[in-house]
Amino acid sequence: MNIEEQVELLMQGTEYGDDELKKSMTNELRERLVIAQKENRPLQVYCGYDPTSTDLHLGHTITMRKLRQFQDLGHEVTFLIGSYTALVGDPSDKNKARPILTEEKVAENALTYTEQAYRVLDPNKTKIRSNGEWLSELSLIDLIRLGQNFTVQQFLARDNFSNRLDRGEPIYLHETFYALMQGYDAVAMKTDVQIGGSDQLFNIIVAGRKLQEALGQRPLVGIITAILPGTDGVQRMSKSTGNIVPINTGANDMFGKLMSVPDMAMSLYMRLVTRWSPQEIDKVEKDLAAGTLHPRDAKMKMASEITSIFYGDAEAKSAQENFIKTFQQKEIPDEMPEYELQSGQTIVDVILASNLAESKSKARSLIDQKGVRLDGEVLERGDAPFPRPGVLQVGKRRFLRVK
RNA sequence: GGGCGGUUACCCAAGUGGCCAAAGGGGACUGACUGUAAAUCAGUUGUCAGUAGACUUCGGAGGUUCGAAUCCUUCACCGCCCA
Repeated sequence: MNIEEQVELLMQGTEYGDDELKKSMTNELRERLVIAQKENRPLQVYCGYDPTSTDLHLGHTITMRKLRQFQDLGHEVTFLIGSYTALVGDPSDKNKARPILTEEKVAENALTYTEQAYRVLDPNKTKIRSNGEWLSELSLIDLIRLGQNFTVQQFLARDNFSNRLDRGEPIYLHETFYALMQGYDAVAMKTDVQIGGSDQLFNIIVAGRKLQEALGQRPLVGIITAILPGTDGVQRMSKSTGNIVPINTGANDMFGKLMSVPDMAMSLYMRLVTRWSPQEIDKVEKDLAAGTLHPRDAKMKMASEITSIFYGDAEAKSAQENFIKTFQQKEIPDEMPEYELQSGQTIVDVILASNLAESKSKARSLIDQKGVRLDGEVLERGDAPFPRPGVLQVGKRRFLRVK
């Protein structure tokens, strides 16, 4: 791949919120690649992760995909665990106070985190480090010196601080340290390229670069990835919004969730999650625009690609077949939970006992709404005894084999 | 430290003694239409009960009253202003 193609791939799916910034980062990336080639050395690339949760979803994998692209181009990638920064809590995405994690918990989370990350990254080419290595060595005077490179105004200019100031919400002093700590990570690792989501723009572009410059290093190139919307297609994918596609969810479920993503969001999913090149994505979008490719088929291709990243080709293929059978040909899926019918149970009882509804009232209203079928036949009365064994369907996608 | 205001169901938010299981919006769910897309239309959204019936809920505890989300006391948490 020539340098121009590399730049195009590496800048795919980035979002700086400012064209000038994007342009200058693109140029710096190009220069940096040229220098590395001349000096015959790999670029030092990293992305930091605060191991605060263990359930990763597709949103978490965006920066990992980007790291992987660098790996594939022969650069040196560090998966940095924010063991120390996790103790502070990043104010960037703060909407509620985070529990302070214990060191053991951080270590434990980090382990499951990397396990899942290795489905995207190349384990043999990934360096794992922890920022406690250098941050724990800093003294108060060191911290003060770092602080001398910044003004309060710079922090207040940042959106999430100024918004909170306007709204009268508290900004804790220690939150300003977070950016310094992260900036120092970049220095400690002599970073060429740092990757992060758009909520990390300030920490990367302002804090990291400025500190490196102040300490005599060449400022890093920031790769700021766009935000992946969740299954609702609008809001950022996050657990609290309830719109996530978890990684550990099974091939069938992942495929199904991806198919339910609105068309609007497809472009971002292709750019941020798939292994596809800019050229391949271009072609899909051109075919869509020209009407030679049905959006449903494009999405299926996308769902299949993404499922295969995490579960392999074979499982992705069977997930797709399963999907077509169940939802396009309206056949009964191959696999579903089973339930042993007890004598004397009514329809409502069965729905409740098998967790297809959370209360009798809910179960009743589902039946009233003609949302409950047995072998395709709508059941009208919830208080009637369960008629016979068969496949019970509640709503569109919940199935139960009643024996 | 002083003065003031807030805490309502998944979220936002109305409601200031009976007509309140609690307006409205969002979300979610179901049905129709579809491509498990979007948009649109109709409905459901405290629990229990074979319908109009009962029970539990409006930050926590206690009280006034025939009757409270609404009044009083107290505790907790949050915010604003002044210092």
